[in-house]
Amino acid sequence: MLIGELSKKTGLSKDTIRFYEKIGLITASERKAGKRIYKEFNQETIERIFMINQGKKLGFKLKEIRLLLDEWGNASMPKHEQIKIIESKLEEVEEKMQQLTTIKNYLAAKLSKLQEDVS
Amino acid sequence: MLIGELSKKTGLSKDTIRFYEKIGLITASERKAGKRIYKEFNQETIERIFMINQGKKLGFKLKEIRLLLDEWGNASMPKHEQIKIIESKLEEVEEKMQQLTTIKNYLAAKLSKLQEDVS
DNA sequence: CTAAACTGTGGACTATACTCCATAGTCAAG
DNA sequence: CTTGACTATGGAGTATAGTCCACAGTTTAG
Repeated sequence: MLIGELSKKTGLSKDTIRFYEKIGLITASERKAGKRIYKEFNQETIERIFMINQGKKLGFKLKEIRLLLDEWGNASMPKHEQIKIIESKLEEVEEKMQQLTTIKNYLAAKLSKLQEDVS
Repeated sequence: MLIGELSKKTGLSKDTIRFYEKIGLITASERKAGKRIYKEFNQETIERIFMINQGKKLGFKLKEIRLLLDEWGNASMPKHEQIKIIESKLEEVEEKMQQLTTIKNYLAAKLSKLQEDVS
């Protein structure tokens, strides 16, 4: 698919998609169009962009997300290296969840106190 | 305490502290020092900076963090307003946790597959 | 065939969150 | 009483993550 279609399907602007391609976060093949070249995106890119958005919402930087996504699918890296990286990412994720739990409890306590006051 | 002490206690650079004060994320009282004025920070600011860092790690913007922190302590706002805000923040937090769970499962699956391959 | 809707490139511009620097006043130890 | 470590201010510079725009070639519907 061309950029417009990808844009509609993912909700990203064309500029953002071009930016992501420029920094190597997503890839595209090329299709000749006269003197010019149009970029062809595939289905997996939609999936990838979905994961990028997840990562972004959680405060990962684009570089970190690229690393993460590339490591996951990188068969050339020795398996024990991959295991190490994924283990450390898991720890990171668990830490984030811990922090969220703290905040959640804080908010929930505040909320129930307020609700008591009101009723 | 003055900025140097706060800096050491929180790990933030003096510049960052000044920046946070400038945008109203933290506050300071003022102490005369000849023709100049030195900023005095208190103990609660350390606690506040700790919370700011938590928020940052989770991908909240400084403006969002400021809103969050100010809403929590804002007694002048009607209680039902406070309840609404906290409820929506709670939903946000729960959504983030959901996303983290997805990522965690993904990573864990990848990991166990890799570990099987190796053993 | 041509106009509308698409495509790409390059570059300027924006917001966020700092970081660095020069300049200058303040304070405390020796 | 001076020197070194502190303080503040203003402004420039950096990295990240886009956004906007002008210009120009391409495709497609009427």
